[in-house]
Amino acid sequence: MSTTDASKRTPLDRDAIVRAGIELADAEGVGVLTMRRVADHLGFKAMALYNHISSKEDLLKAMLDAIATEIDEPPPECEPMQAIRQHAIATRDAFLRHPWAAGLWGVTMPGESRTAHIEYLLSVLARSDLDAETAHDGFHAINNHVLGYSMQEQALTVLFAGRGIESLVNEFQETAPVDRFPHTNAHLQEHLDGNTSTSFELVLDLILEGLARVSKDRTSHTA
Amino acid sequence: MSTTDASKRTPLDRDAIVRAGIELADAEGVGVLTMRRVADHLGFKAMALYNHISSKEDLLKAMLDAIATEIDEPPPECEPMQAIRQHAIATRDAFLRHPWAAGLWGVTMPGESRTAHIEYLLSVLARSDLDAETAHDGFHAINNHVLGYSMQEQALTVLFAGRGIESLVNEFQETAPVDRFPHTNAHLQEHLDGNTSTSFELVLDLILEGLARVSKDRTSHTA
DNA sequence: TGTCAGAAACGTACGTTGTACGTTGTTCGT
DNA sequence: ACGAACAACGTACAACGTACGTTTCTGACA
Repeated sequence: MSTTDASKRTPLDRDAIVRAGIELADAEGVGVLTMRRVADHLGFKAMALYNHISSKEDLLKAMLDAIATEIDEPPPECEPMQAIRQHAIATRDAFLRHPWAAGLWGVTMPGESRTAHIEYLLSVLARSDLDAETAHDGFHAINNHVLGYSMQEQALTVLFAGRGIESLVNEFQETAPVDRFPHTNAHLQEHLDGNTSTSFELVLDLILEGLARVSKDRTSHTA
Repeated sequence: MSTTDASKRTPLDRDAIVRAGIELADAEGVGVLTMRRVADHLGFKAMALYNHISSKEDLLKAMLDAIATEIDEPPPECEPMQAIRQHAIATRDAFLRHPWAAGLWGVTMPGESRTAHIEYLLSVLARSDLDAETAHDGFHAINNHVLGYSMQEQALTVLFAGRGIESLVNEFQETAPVDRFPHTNAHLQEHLDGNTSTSFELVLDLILEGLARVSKDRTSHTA
C-alpha cells in the first residue's frame, strides 16, 4: 500500500492495452471482448483505459493495425509475383494466429499500418508486368482470396469459440440433413478430413497466373 | 381503442419480423438494428417479437436466409460454367441490394436457404468438367471472390451509413496522406471515379478459366 | 351462444455493455 | 517545496438483449 509496494504495476500505456486486447481476443474470441475484461486482465478498472484510447472502436482498430505490423514484407529484391505470393501467405498466417481478425478486417476502417499493408501490395503490383487496370483488379482479387479464405477457414473456430467442433458440426447437420444436401455434407467432410491444406496456395497461383494472362491479352489487343 | 378500431394491425408473424429487420438494416445499417426498433417499426413492443423468434441471433440468421431466397438459380439446362457465372452475379446483386449482408455472411451460421444456396453451387460444380479436387477449391475461390468483392465494394457505404461519402474519404485521407501512400490514394481515386464497374465479372471469368485450366493439368498429369 | 384454454402482446425488470463526469492520487518541472 | 498536468478511480446513466409474470385476444367445442 505504501510507496515502496514491491508489486507496483507498470503504468499502462496504449500498447499494453492493445496487446491485452489481442491476447484476450485470441483466447476467448472478439465477441466477448469487453472494456472491463481488458482492464481486469491488466489489473486496472475499465475507465482507466480511456486515458489512452478514445473508444472501443478505436481499440479494435488499433488491434487490427497491430496485426498488420506482424506481416513481414518480402525483401525489395524479390521479384514482383514472388513478393505478392509471399506477402499473401504471410497475411494469411497472421489471420491463422488471430482467428477473430479476418472477420473484422473487411468491415473496419484501416489504420496506418493496415494502410501500409495495402500500399505495399499496390506498390508491388505497380512495378510488376501487369498493366494498370489489371493491377487494380488484381489487388482486389488477391485481397479477396486471402481474406475470404481465412474467414471461411476459421468460421468454425470462431463462430462459437467455446464448445468443441463436433457440437458445431452437429448443429449444422441438423439444418442440413445429408439426404437433402449431399454435396454440402460431402464438402464439409472433405474439410473435416483435412486434405485441403494446399488449396490456399493453389488458388492463389491460379489467380496470379490468370492476372498475367489477362494483362497480356489486354496489352496485345490494345497494341 | 374499441374492437371496431379501423386501424387494426395485422397480427405479426415470423416473416413480417424478418422483413422488417431487413428493411431497417437496408435503411439504417445492421449496426443500429435493435429489437426495440424492429418492434417499433411494426407497431409492437420489443418482447412481442419473442413469440416468433428465439433470439436476436435467430433473427439475423433468418434475415440472411431470406436474402438467400432472393438469389435465383439459373435454369437446369444452363451449361455448368454459365450457370456458375450467372449464380455468382445474382448473388452479388443481392449483396448490392442489402449492403449489410455481406459482412455477416461469412461469420454467421447458414440456415436452410443459405445451405441450399451452397448446395446449388456445389451441385453445378459436380456436374461440370472439373475434377473433384478442383471443384472443391473452386467452390471457395468463387465464394471468396463474390463475398470479398461485395464486402470491399460497399465498405464505404456500410462503415458509417449516416454521413456522406466525402466525410469518410476525408477521415481516411487523414490517416493516409497522399505523399506517404501514393498508390493507395490513387487506387481509392480510381474507385471514386467509378471506372471499375466491369472488374467483378472480369476477375470472376479469370477464376473460372483458371479452374478449367488447373483441372485439365491435374487430370492429364494423373493420366 | 357461452366458455375456456392456449397463443399473443404487454409491462416490468435485471444484468451487461460502452462511456460521460467528477474526484483523488501521483509525478515532475521549477 | 509546490502546483500543474496527467493517470487512475468510483459512480452513474442510457441502451441493449431478454427472462418472467400478467393481461388480452381468439377460436374450438359445449
